[in-house]
Amino acid sequence: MHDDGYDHTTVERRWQAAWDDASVYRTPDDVSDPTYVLGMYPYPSGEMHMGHVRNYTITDAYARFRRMCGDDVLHPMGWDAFGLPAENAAKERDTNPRDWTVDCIDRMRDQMEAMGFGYDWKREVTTCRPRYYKWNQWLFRRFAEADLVERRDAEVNWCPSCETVLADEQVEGGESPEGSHEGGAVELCWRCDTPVTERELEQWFLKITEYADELRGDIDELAGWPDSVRQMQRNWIGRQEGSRVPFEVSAASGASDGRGEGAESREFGEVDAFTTRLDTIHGATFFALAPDHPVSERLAEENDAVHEFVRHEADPEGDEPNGIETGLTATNPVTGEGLPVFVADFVLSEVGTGALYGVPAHDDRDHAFAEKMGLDVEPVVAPDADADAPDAEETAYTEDGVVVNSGEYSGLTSAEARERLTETIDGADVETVYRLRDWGISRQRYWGTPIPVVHCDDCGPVLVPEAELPVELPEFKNVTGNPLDAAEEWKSTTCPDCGADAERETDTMDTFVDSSWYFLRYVSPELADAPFDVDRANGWMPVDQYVGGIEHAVMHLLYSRFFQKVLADHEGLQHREPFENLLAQGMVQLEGEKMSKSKGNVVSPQAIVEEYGADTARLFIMQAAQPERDFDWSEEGVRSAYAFLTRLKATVETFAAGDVGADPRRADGDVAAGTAAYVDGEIDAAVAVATEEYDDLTFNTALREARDLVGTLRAYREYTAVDPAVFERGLAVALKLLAPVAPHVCEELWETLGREGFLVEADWPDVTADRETAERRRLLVENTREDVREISDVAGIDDPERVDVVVTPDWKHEALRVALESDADNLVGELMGREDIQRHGEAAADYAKDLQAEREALRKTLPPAAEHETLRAAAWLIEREFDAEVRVLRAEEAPEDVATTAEPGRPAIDIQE
RNA sequence: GCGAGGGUAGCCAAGCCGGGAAACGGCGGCGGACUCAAGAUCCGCUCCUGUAGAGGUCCGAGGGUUCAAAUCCCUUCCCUCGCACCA
Repeated sequence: MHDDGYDHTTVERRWQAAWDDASVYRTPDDVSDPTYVLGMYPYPSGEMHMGHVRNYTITDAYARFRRMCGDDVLHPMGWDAFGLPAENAAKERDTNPRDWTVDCIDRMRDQMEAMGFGYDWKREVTTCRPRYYKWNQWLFRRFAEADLVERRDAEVNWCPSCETVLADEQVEGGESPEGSHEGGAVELCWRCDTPVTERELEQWFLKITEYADELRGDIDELAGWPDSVRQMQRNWIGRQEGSRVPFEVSAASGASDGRGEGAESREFGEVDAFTTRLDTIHGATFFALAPDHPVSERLAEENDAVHEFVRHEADPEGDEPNGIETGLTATNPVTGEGLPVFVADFVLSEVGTGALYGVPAHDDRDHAFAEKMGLDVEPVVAPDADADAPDAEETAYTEDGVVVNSGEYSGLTSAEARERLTETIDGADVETVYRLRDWGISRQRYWGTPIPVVHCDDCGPVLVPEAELPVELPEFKNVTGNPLDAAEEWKSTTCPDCGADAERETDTMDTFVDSSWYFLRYVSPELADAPFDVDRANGWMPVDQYVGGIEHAVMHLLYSRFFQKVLADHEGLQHREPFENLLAQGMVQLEGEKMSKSKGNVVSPQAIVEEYGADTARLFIMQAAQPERDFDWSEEGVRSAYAFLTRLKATVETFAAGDVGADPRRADGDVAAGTAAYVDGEIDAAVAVATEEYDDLTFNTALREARDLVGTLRAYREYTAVDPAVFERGLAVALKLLAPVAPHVCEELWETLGREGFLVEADWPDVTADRETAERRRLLVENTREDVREISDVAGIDDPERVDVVVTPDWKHEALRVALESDADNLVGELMGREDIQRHGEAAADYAKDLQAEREALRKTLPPAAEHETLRAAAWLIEREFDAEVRVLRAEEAPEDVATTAEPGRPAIDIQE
């Protein structure tokens, strides 16, 4: 416990146990459509860090808020429990990944419970348990049945010394020597520093590209997602609309430069190029192939120079466009012209078709290449119909325009030309290409879901039958390479099809497979015959509010969307998007820097909880900034939050002990009643504002409101003997507004107040106030107080005897109302035409002129009665501050010369020394 | 280069969508109350000028729209993030 604080540890333990006993976070299976609030489940490292605390405080606070609002809430938690770190830890510690992971999970669950996160632990999901990963395997089968699984060669990082595949994260070094254009980066195995090589292995893929179009298109519908994430997904999917155009490639017409080795077949047939600028095809002056294009590879086999280039010179990472002429010719399908064919490293096999035609006049990169190779530049697009073809010798003209020097197409706009050319060219067609690749899920690791496949010499790869799932992991063996490969007994099996001896697939699945559907498993975590209960999922999904780090903006969120769509198509899910609203929470930093172990600037949540308690940690984190913004951890801020909770506790306890703060001097009924009215209004205002802010997840502003309310209550009590009913209501409301964020201490104080039942299950206070009116009242009070201060300051009144606040006469309010509604040119005339105004003579004329002058800036104010009432109720604030008698007078009760300066929203003030 | 999000008083941070108050709140600093004192708590002040609520300047910079701009539009600079030899 902290000095000067409260015994947070006792309070927090006590209520955690009480809530647990009462199962307050349990979501029964029979609710129809709970509000589904979800934080991205963590990798169980064993230690919760501040990022977790922030993430899960956000979901917890929102879940608690919705629950108090009367919603059924689903707020589960689970563990992304497979993955490399466990395997490495097990190797280092000579244990096994399972025991290590289970231990970490237990530690982290304890830490979460200590934070007071309210989860339905009966729905806990742990991906490394067979009862979970069985469904990964089952889904793999279903994907295969839907023709969404493919096995093909893929390049992987390979360490020849460890004889294993390395994940990208396990490849280190990577610093390419400056100035080097060959060889690329030096990549080393993280374990043994052996240079990593690339190797082609047969890998399993999920065909996410089948859904590229829908994944891309539906981003527009994700209105509840941040733009940044949507944009990142768009970039990742990377749609390009263009045309595919076939070029005849051959070693025709003596174009060979003699480098060719032999005279074998020189026909390469049609090679498709992809372009988004078909309008520039008349300006094509070369044709280029990616180094790993099939044609390039064929050439490399027979041509030493090409071989040399492909194997050693090509540097796709470098800035320089490098290439080598092949001696081949590609025939421009429009002009019949022969173009020299290059193999060039700036052509990427994964973009388009891995082949392109170059138009130096209209593409910067082609221009650079042409310059280097001494190729022609032929401009064929002019900026507009009247312009000449641009001079593209120096720089390419890359805008659309009007096509020139293009035969029958000349004169068309770029867009028209593209359309016409696509129609006309034989074999050409519109095509949309995506950057998105199929998802390779094979991992040569132990600690993952075994891919449910058996390799049979006769039948090839065969899916393990559904009845034999799960394929469980064998005991862990601490070996070099993949432990599954070493598990001979496990590996050897029989073919499900023909019964012959066969071997199990030893690859496991990418852990992103696990996380692509875990949110569905929470719906029916125990279900034994399906991954999820479809009917219930249709009621409960989509996740209403998903919260997690921006680092998952692409992979996890994209894979999850993909799974959801596949399951919608094949398993009867109704919703095609899993996450309705997404919040990408910001980072908790220290002095502007990301907390990290290597920097040694990590603030441990456990230490904070110990010193200040979970409530303080949660309150500080939530009030520091909007949830999506980064913010700095601040010891000062933590102390301030702690001091606030301590004050709150003292305030409630004093009141509950029967001390209502009697001050005989001010206990007279009138002041007390007015003050109570003020406090009453502030309570309702706080509810109105905070509710709206909680709804918007802007906890920081909601909490400000709650803190202000507590401040008001304390000032009230300090000033006078409080109206117990009003004061208690204020405390109860403050506790409710704070309960989602600081649940333990609020629950404790709820009990101190003698309330029945749990605060966690209490009803959220009704919104009775109109926020706009409440804010207008606050403005009036604040402005009036400021005016009093300013007058006494400027006039040098140190110790005022009496302050008169004179409320504006009704007729001025009426005049303002008329002015706001009037569209007459002569406002003065209109106002003075009204008898009830005009009879106030000169004062009326003056005010009318003022209104006319400021006409455009006039704003609605509180009605006269409300103004008077508000000021009377707030009079105590002035009295308290200036220690002077305060009278709130109606205009007719005050001297004429004072009252006349009053205006709606701005009472006259007279200070007597 | 393309895209997204930011730049608000000493610091952090509201306000910007739906234009109208030198611009909420917190921290730090200053003054005061309470106290023997410190801490805690409470009341103010914290852009400049001003002996009755005023005037001036101000929200990265520069333009514009408007009776009126931190807020809308354009240009520009800086920061953060994502994508990028993408055909």
